[in-house]
Amino acid sequence: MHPTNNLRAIDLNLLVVLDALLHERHLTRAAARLPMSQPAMSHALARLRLLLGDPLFHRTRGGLRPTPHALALEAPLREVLAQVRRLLAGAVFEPAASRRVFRLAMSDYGASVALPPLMRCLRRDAPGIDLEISYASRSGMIAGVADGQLDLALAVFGETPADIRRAVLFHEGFVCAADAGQGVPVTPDGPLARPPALVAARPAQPPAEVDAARAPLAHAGPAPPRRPPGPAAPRAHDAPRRGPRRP
DNA sequence: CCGCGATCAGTATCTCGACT
DNA sequence: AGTCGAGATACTGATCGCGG
Repeated sequence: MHPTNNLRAIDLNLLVVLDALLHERHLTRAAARLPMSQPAMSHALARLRLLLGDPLFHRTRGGLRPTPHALALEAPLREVLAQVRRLLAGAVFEPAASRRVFRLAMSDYGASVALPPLMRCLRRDAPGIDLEISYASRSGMIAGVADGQLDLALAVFGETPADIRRAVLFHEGFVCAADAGQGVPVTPDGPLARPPALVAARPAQPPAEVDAARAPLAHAGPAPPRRPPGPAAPRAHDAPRRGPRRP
């Protein structure tokens, strides 16, 4: 019987190794990702080659180049590992008894809004659960959630991959403040609606949400009040509505 | 020449059968 | 059921050697 027909004879950790190699395209970085030593990763790759009967990767200057066979395995392997994670996470989860550590990524603003009510809930219903909060770019958050490094990311997201579950926590409002003595009309089509006013802190980056939302106003004058998409959006527990986002 | 994967040698851990 | 020992397996640090 070929080893792939006998799961008992297979070290299923090799699938995690293969996933890391496909993700990093670099043996040393894949080893650091798991974490394990570079020789151990090299041996694991050798066992994978033997098991699958394919070289899987070719050595190049910058790391490892996957073979067509390895590339063909990438998507189904990722789905299988995601199913295993869901299986293990959902099978016996009891908040009151759980001692899990959940890894969350969010901005400091997101933390200030979401964490206080979340911590109250955890203290009341899941006192054994710990949170690891980190900050990452939005692309880093999406990548972290996709590969299992993060359990949850909280941010303002545009498009996300189809295999990532998402939910709207709350909608945010903005307040425009101006010196009343200046006589500047604070309206959507007032001076603040037109360039050169720019909210983005880093103009080289994609436009900030405020700039993106103002863009139609700057060209077409006042717009009707924004409506949230779809059904009534859930709000984060007892999170208060906030003023303007700080830069 | 340099970066990085492969290999070597020694060691630790695991598995399994034999024995009490 | 528990213990022991041999063999298999996987780990590590050090080093080799290939590819660009």
